[in-house]
Amino acid sequence: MRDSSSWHPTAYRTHTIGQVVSNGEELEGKEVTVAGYAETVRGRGAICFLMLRDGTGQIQAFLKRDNMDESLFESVQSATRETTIQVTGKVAKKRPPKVAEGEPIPPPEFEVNVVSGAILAMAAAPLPVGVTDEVNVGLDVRLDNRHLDVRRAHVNAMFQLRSKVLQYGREHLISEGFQEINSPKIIAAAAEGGTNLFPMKYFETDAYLSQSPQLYKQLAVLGGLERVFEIGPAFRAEKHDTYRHLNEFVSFDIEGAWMDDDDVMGVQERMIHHIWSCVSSNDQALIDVVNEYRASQGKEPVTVEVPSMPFPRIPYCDAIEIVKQGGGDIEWGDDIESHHCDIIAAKHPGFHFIPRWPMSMKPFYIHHKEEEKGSSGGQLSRGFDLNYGRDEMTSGGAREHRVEILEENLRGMGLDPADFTFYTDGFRYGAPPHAGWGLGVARLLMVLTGAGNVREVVLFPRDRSRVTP
RNA sequence: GCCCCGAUGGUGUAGUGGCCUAUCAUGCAGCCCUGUCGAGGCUGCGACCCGGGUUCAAAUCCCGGUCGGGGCGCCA
Repeated sequence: MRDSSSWHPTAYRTHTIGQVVSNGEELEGKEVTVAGYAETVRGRGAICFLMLRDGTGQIQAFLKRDNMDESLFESVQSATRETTIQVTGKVAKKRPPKVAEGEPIPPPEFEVNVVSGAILAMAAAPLPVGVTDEVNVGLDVRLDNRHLDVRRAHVNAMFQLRSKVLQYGREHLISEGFQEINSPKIIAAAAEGGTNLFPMKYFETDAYLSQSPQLYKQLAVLGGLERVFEIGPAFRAEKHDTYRHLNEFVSFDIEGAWMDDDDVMGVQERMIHHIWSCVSSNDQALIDVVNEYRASQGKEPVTVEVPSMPFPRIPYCDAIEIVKQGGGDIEWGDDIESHHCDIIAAKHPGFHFIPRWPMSMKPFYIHHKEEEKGSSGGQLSRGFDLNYGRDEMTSGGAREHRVEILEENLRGMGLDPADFTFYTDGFRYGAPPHAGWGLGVARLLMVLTGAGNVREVVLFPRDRSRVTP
């Protein structure tokens, strides 16, 4: 549950439930008003126990028929699960539970002895997805009812972790001098080729949803912003249907001037190291909630092991050798596919970079050095990936800053430089060498939370067959 | 786009031709008990994806459809 110790009172409550739970000793005997979802309502006679939950904790409210308005007592007693209820009453110690002989007596807990309150919104019954039920629910049904699904403790914890990951990532980049930007998501042309874009109508002209902030973050750097980052959506009209792909996803992008691929790999490993360190020291409680659920499903717990730096660098040529030695069918110039990644991951568990891909496999804006050739003689690039296990987290690289080579690359990939003047013009008046990367936020969270599907860690995922809710 | 698999109460499931008037859990409704606390006890409610076919007989077999899952491809 979230730490709400510094939250202010609101129109609907004097305290969060978390505040009452953690300051019970101080608040004992004082009147508080709390509000939350009814998790269980027990008791049909003269007394009634209401378990209330808000985003910060759970507390029992104790109701005695004689202590309040009859109609309030009746309505709370007949409230359905997940109904939102506000109650006012004095904080009191709960009667201690009966414990077996020899068992330790648990620390005192507190409850609210209700004298007044109100039903805020009645929940329909039955719930399409039980919030506290132990039955498994399929992902599709959960996503159809995400608003209820997120009330479940472990799902809630995963989204809190998501927020933390973004916060720590931001913190780290800002500490290294990066500034946050926002690039347009409505673009005029198929910016890079390679992937299918979603077309849209922009008044009277055709436009597309952006597949990546790539070219715009480069323009920001060329414009003198030096070090920039953006956390924003990217859209790809690919008909993939896997645990790791979505048609709308949040990309964590950076771009820095006077840097090359090695420099930005350093930024990335320091950032991931910072994120893991912070989660490890601040947010173990959230991981515990996830693990409690995993245990109920018979799954291994996830552990937050802070990766040591530097992360291994396995150049493309070496990676090909590792796959070959591991029995994989692959040649220099082939893409390293998921099943090849399994072979590499067996040797390098955890995060690892794969730098120096063949230039022929990289987009036109990736930099190359003419003298750097691969084991088979082909031209190498300064593009890299960051992998974890079988999954690609990041793609990045040093960017080509020589405009004549950019135009040559465009022509070489069957693209017309005339379509890219909005971009190439940025390089005509002096361009700093620069580098950057784009990281899939949901994929990183899969590693952290042990989620087996990116949809788990995306609130309202958009895939091939889902545009609602 | 390719390959494989699946669809049973609100949810998750058992069920491979007649023993199904369909199992269990959870849920929901009601009753009893109760300062309960993973509350407990009792009673009840609620389902075989759609269309066609085979058969004396179909939840079960076959065909088509729809929806979903897994793997792969595609994908900065």
